[in-house]
Amino acid sequence: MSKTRAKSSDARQRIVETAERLFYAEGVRAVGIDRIVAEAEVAKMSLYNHFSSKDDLILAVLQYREEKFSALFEQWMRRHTEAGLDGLGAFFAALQDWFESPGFRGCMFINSRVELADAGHPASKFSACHKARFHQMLRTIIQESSGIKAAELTASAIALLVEGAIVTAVMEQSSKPAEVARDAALALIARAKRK
Amino acid sequence: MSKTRAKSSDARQRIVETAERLFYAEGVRAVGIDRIVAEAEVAKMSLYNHFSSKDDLILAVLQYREEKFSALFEQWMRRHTEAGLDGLGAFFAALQDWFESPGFRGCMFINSRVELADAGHPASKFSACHKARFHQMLRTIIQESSGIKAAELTASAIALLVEGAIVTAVMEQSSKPAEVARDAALALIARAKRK
DNA sequence: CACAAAACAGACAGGTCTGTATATTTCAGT
DNA sequence: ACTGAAATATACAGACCTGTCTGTTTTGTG
Repeated sequence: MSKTRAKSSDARQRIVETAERLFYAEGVRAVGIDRIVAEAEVAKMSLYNHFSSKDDLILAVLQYREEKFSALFEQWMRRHTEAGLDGLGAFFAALQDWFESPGFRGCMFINSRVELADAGHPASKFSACHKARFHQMLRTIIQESSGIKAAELTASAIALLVEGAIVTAVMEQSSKPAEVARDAALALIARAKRK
Repeated sequence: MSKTRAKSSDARQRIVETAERLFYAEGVRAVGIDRIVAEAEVAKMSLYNHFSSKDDLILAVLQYREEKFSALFEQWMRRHTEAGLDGLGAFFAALQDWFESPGFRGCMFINSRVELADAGHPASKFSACHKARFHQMLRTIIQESSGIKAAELTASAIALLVEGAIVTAVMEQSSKPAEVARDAALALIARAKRK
């Protein structure tokens, strides 16, 4: 039953990748199905065979984005770690890499959440979960990097710095917020340590 | 020549207020002209007599929003100042009031910037300017409240905390980020003072 | 009252949107 | 070579979008 797979979903993958590119660059509402179909060079029916609706595709794109982005971010971080930076230093250096990457337009999960408006939309719920996972990762880095045990409050504050840096980087079209956030984060950790 | 004014622009005001409400609640792309016209109870031609296009209306709405929101925020702050809080304390208390206000859906300027995608759109440029003005106001509060002269870097960091709190309040549907941001801001100021 | 500016009502054009229907072609495994 | 699933091309329905056009009615002012 599961034999007839073959190359299968070659089209599906092209759809997801194309949609991710267009959705990120122009927004989920601004990009229509026809455009995705044309640029992915697939038939419209292939899209609707794999996804029940555009909303369903948006969700699939965000899931794909989370995997792809996590891998990319870890790769950036690893490079800085190998260059001698500690965990948190590598994190903020990677953040700056992201801000300076071509076509940077902020966080796709925030953007989708804003565009969809509806908090109950599956993509909105997934975005909220992604943020929780992202903050968990950040907290782990802070703990390992600073040695602080009860770093929860400090980690929450640093998470705000990071989210603010992302948004401000978009508004000001600058990567400077990454440095400002890093310095403030170090100050907060130094203060937490003294206690 | 300027006599024939009368009540005039009674319709214009209704259009702007209705558009602001709908744009904020559902997004500038999600709300169509027909909807605004219907809910404002004006003729479509009245809208196009006052505004050359939807983009033009969006810009006018953001200008109106800035005035209205500034007044509302100052009012919130004043109440907390009168209750004994200092400038920065009142600011963060007002921020929390905002997060808890019915229909809160984040910062309209960020949201519009995200939805429009185009950094060159007049509304995007205006939003960037609004942020600059907002941060200037925040810096003044910090300087007066802390007595720090060269508070630029600290103010930038606190601005990131505030922007992050706004976004996170939307994502988590919670007003807690206001408190986290306030505590971190106080820590950053305390550190700046020690230097 | 008379006049002119404004707001009104509503149809319309031309485009885009999501999603469906139909019929043909490719292709892997038996 | 046969079969069946997948991908294809294309037309279509019905809704919505922005913006225009044409008149009619209201309204304030001389």
